[in-house]
Formats: sequence, structure tokens, C-alpha cells
Amino acid sequence: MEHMVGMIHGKFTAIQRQLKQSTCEAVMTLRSRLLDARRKRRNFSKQATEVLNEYFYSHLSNPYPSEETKEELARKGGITVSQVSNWFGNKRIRYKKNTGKFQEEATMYTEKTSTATKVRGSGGQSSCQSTPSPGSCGPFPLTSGGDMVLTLRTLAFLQPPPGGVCLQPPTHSSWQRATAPQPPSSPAGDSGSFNSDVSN
DNA sequence: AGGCATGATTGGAG
DNA sequence: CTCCAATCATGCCT
Repeated sequence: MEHMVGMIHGKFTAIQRQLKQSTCEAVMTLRSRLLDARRKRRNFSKQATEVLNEYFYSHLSNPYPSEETKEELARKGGITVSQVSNWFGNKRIRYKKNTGKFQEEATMYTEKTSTATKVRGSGGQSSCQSTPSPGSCGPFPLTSGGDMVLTLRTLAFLQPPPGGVCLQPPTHSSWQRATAPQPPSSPAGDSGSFNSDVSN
């Protein structure tokens, strides 16, 4: 009996120590990663930039994505929601500051989205849960499987800014903050909100 | 090395 | 709380 108790006790302490160690390790890892994110800036993947730009330029009149939209954009781009918020914040500021510089980009993406918005049928709001995606209908698998294969490589540079198209700088010098730009048409299944960390 | 582009952080305002 | 504006720090190109 005494032997058993001693053995169990020893095992228990060993496991305890192991657990402590692994926990500490995990915490350290998380912490370092967080700290890393602060200082170490890595450019977003092409896909993320594409997705964000498409949304931004197709909603230039009101580039304030709702929480759900942010989530979806984040998932599509393989980034976090806060990163989406950061990006939109930076983008708004920088776009306003230097509208002319973004004209090429703007036309590029607006054209791209306009060609892709064929699905936008009646009702104004597409009931389809998959948001208007560029190129074709549904290039993004949306399976959240971490298989972030860069599918839309092809439409990276569809066409240069067409000369001749008069790009009048939009006079919306300041966006009016309209609350709830998009009706909360939440896609029922919000599962698999797993942030697959493809980077690193 | 320098300059620019860009993501992240911070502080103030609503 | 979110957003804006300024700023910092890094990545990338020359």
C-alpha cells in the first residue's frame, strides 16, 4: 500500500511539473508572438490585400465594414479582425490624404468588382452568403481549412488603369458615419472561426 | 544607406 | 466602444 501511495505521489508530482512546464512554455510562446506582432510587421499576403481592397473600393462611399463583414474579410484574407480594422483605418486616412495616388488602384478594383457583381440580383442584398468575389463566382473555398492556396493569383493584375477614363476624384472628402452599412445578414453558420496561422 | 510603403500602436474625440 | 490622426517600426526597393 505504502508503495502504491508513494508511486502515485511521485507520478503526480512529475505530471504536475510537466504540466507547469508546458503551460509556462505556452504562455511564453503566446507572449513572444504577441510582442512579435507589435514590432515585426509583415506585409499581408496578396490575397488579403486583394480582399480588403476590393471591399474598400466597392464601398468607397461608406468604407465601414460591420463586425461580421470584418470577420468575413479576415477569414478570406487569412488575417485577424483587428488587422482588418487596422487596415481600414489606415486605408481611409491614407486614401483621404492622397486620393490621387489611389486612383489607379481604385479603378482597378472597382472594375474588377463591377465585373464580378453580376450575381447581385434583385433585392439589393444578395441573399447568397458568399460575398461578391472577384474573378468568378466563388474563387474562395471558404472552407476555413487552412488551405490558403492563393487561388486568385491570376487576377492579380488584370489590366492597367485604362487611360481615358476620367477619374474625377470623388468629392466625398469625409465619409459620413452611417451606422450599420449592411443589414445584419449573418450567414447562419459561423463555425470554424479558426485562425489558421499560415504565416510563420 | 536612404526613401517610400505599410502594418501596428497611441492618444484624443465622439 | 469605434474612428481619426499622428507616429513608430519594419519591409522592400533603389
